[in-house]
Amino acid sequence: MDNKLEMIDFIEEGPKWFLPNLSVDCVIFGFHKNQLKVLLNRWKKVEGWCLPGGYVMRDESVDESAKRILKERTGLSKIYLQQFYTFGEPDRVKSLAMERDQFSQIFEKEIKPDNWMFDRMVSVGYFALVEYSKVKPKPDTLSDKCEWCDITAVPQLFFDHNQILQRALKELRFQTFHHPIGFNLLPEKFTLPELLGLYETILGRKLDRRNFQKKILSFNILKKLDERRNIGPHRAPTLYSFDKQQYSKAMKEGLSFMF
Amino acid sequence: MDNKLEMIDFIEEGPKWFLPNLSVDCVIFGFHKNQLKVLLNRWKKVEGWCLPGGYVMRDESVDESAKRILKERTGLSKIYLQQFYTFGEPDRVKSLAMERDQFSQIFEKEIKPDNWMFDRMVSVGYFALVEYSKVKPKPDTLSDKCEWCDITAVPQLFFDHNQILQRALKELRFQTFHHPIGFNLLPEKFTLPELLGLYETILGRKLDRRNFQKKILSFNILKKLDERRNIGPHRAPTLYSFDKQQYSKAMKEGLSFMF
DNA sequence: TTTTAATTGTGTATATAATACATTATAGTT
DNA sequence: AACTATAATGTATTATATACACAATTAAAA
Repeated sequence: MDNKLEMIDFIEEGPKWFLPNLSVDCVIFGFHKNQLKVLLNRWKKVEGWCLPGGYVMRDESVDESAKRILKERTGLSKIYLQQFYTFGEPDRVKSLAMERDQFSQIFEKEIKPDNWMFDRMVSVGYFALVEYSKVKPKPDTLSDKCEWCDITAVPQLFFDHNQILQRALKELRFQTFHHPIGFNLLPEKFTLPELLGLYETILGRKLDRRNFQKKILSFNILKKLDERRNIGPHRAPTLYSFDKQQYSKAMKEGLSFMF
Repeated sequence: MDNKLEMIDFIEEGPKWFLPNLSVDCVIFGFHKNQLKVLLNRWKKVEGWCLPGGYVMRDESVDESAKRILKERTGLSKIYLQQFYTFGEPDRVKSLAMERDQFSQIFEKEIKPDNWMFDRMVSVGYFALVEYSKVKPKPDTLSDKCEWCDITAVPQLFFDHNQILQRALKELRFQTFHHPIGFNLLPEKFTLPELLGLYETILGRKLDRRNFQKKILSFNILKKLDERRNIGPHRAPTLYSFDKQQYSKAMKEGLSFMF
């Protein structure tokens, strides 16, 4: 879909390559300056925001579609990715039909009302946890922007994407209780106060700094480094990284995480 | 699909009414004689077992499809039903293609290899918890049997249905830790030893009878009745039922259940 | 009628984990 | 060297989980 010709093929013959009526939407979380972020796409012309998504190719698994979409938007592979829910209300893309004219604008070609793109879509939702600094957001061919958006300042999105986001957020919070997945949002080296901030942001409440430290260290999934981070006129916090071995062990066992 | 004519229409024109490439599979759990059960369908002629499933009608939500399938197999509505995973491997119904001849047998009509039924299927998995005694299993038009099967004696199933079942079981166990969903498997009146047996079966390990009782009662979701169950030459256990109000409150809050 | 065996119902003592809060250590500034 | 802000560690208290003991109850057997 890199040139216009391929785009026209896509419009006319999409279901030849993709499964019709099925899509994948990705909620890509990042963490920066103590704020939780989501990656959003902005469509050309109509200038509306939505979650990165796409179709499932006929020879790839739904998981692989999500990975592909994620790679296209972020440039990253091998990241924490998890299916969380499938959205199957028949009217969930009602607004898509309403935007039909605008679609024709975006594609610079008239798209007939009975085109497969305006048919009903069931969408499989995935959420991903990525290291903010490693991501170079890339818009897709239909979008002019792909940007991080603070979770507290998400605008109205197309279709049911606000609901999908809310559900992903709920899932993220829930899983944070049981698995140490939050680490995927941090860089390789981080301080305990930073980790605390992450957990407080995800869970939406304050935690006791001292008890947090005690507990997180008791899981033995952190390696204390011989480095510190200078953060101003006071004691410099120690840097930590995972013990990947212990970490994956903890993931499997799902230690009695957490608060 | 009650007569042959409609079945032929179904074969030739299925996607007119259903979404192609998408199906729903239901793992219906029951509990009887201290054993966890699943409801299985047996196909005519080929005599192989599989999970009850079906297609998604164009005007119904995926949730509604699951409800409809459940109602058709069990006669029940208003039961505990939950989507748990979507299975999207491209080869997950490979064996279906292999059974093509047998399919033609079942339908008593030749089905061409390029028929939509042999195309790739992405399936949304649901699990349901039902009261065993209330269910009158009904086979569908393709099946000659619909029966309860002990979870420890499940035969090899068609497609990836064994995997789907395993995943549902895992999900049931996990959720049992956090929500009192297990009650949906019991009749309206039950004894604490029966409830204990249910939890032990689901979790796959022994629990301390006395501590279990203390904890379960501490949640205040049970009503002690003025009745007992006679079960032999020893003390008769008291019957309990839910406090539905407290129960639904507990479900929302997801009290720090459990073991 | 008494005994017996099996199972329910309740209690308590101990171990483990969660929480609250106090104190000391340290980097940089004044 | 004193000051300030935050990191790091420790302890006392409370709550929860676990282990285990014993009395109560039922119906069948003696």
